Amino acid sequence: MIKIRDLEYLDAIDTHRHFGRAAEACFVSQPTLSGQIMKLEEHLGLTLVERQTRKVMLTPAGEELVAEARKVLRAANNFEASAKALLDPFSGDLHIGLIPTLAPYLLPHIMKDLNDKLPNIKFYLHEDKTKNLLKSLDDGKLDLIILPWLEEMDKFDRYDLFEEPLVLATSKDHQLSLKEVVSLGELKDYEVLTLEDGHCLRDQALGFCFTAGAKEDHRFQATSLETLRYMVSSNMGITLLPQLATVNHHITNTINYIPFEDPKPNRQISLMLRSGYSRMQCIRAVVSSVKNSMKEVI
Amino acid sequence: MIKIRDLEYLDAIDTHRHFGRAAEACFVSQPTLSGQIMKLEEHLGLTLVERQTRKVMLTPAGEELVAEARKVLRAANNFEASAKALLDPFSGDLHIGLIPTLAPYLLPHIMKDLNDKLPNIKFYLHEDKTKNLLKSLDDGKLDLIILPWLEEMDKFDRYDLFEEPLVLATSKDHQLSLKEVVSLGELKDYEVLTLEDGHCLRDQALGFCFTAGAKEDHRFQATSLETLRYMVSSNMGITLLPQLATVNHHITNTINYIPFEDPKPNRQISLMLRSGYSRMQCIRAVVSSVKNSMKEVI
DNA sequence: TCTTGATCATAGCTAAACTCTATCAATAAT
DNA sequence: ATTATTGATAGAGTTTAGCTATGATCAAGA
Repeated sequence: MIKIRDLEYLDAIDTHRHFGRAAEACFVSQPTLSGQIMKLEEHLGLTLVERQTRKVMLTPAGEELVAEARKVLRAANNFEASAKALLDPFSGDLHIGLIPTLAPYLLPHIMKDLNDKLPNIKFYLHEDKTKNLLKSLDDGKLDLIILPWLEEMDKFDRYDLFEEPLVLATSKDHQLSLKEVVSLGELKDYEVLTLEDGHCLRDQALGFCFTAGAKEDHRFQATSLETLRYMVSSNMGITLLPQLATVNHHITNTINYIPFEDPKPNRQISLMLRSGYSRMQCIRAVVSSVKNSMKEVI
Repeated sequence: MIKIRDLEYLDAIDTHRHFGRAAEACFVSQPTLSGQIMKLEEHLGLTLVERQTRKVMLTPAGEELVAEARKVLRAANNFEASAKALLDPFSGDLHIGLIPTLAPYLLPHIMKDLNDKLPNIKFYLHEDKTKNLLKSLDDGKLDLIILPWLEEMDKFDRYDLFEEPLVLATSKDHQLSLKEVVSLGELKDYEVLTLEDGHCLRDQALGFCFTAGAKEDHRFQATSLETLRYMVSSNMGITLLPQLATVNHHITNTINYIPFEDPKPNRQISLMLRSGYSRMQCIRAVVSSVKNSMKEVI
């Protein structure tokens, strides 16, 4: 039977493409790792690693098997994590994924209480786009993700945290900037600045805009919310921003944030995890802490 | 780091609830298994096994961990199976799940060609109800399942094999028995014999009957298709049978099988597997063999 | 109550496997 | 041609899984 250690060696070889560094990463000597990899290859009857003098890489068979190997390693990590969680349900590591249009504005509100309520949990934060987060959650790199919920995520378990309204952002000089509130319908015939492709906020904002009869401003696409905000403050156009991104920011005096009338455009921020995830006690504590932190904010 | 062997021991302890027999199943001596389990418990800092003098069982922590352990073992098996498949894609074991209303009537048509085309594959056949098959497929006990496709299975990959019409089965003495073909509408106001709960054929047949205005005969529920057939032959009622179950059977002279006019009631027989399953070459060969075998039959 | 049998734990030993250090061989870079 | 890099090889040491033999415990039955 295969040994888990060998799979770690294979993983490391693929990661580092270098026997010496792979060995170092596994805290063993290079001959040890070389030997075990060779033994593994012999056991399987396959060549997994292509050794050129200055270049190491996996064969196609190796590529395929390292993917399987990582599944085993992940399952083994889950085993040990579950064991730890049984010793103390409120300890261990928690890898949290968040999208870029949420993370920097949400985290300041929730991390303090999380650290207070779960002092023995070590939180690792990963920022990425929705698609990648879902993939990472699915194959076990992440324990949970926090993002705007969409229909297609129904294969995962869902815990709603809060609803975040979108607000209209205009420069102080814009003709809409004097209004106290605005309705979606008033955006008709305006052009709206957007984020670049791949941000789910882009798709959601565009959805609301199209319904309202507004169009996308095709001249620019912003790479981040902060760029987008800067473009608005420079009077290059208007846009929809999530409300959390409008709290306590640093260019208040050149931008107006105008709330929408009902029905407000908003996004449902939810915590998603794999169904069958084992550390539910911990998750419940996270959900309750985040909800608690956010009810004062939004 | 955990060793796979230890997880096998834990699995065996849970399966056999007896150190001696578990050890035997793992082909090691009882002290070896005892020792390794103790070492595992010490490593994790948890008691996994409750040892009473005449009874061995897992603690709640053990129960939880053995579930995780089995995931690791399954991943490890997949690793080795993938490696084997790389050596020869058309060799190894293939665990196939089928439902009871299909297996005995389908297998005689497809197994010969499968064995001819894939002589180095060892086929294991598992007969169970749809719900259990899906569970087993999901957690890796089965490589593929063959069953009537239903909407809710869309999380798995699907390969359609053939459509199987349902036919009306009546005794020779029944008033419908003289017809060459029959329409669903003609079943209106008849009562139809059914299989017991849990068979998907029951739900499908009832669906067609209700649409047609027919009712369920509540006096009996058959435990198998053969019982059902026997009840029909004894003139206790009529029923819908899948067409494959009417080919070459042994009570022909007391039952009439009457095909339906279009639109025929039928079931879509499909092969389902986990998305991302690694042995696709082999699967494609299976699909092609089965389709080939069945195009002459149905 | 005593005996018996079943069952898991312990002790001590063996053999295999993993790992280490030291060194070699091959080759790319200068 | 020389040097540096890098993976493979050799040989020794240490760890550990595994075995057999035996002990300890306790339920069942006489």
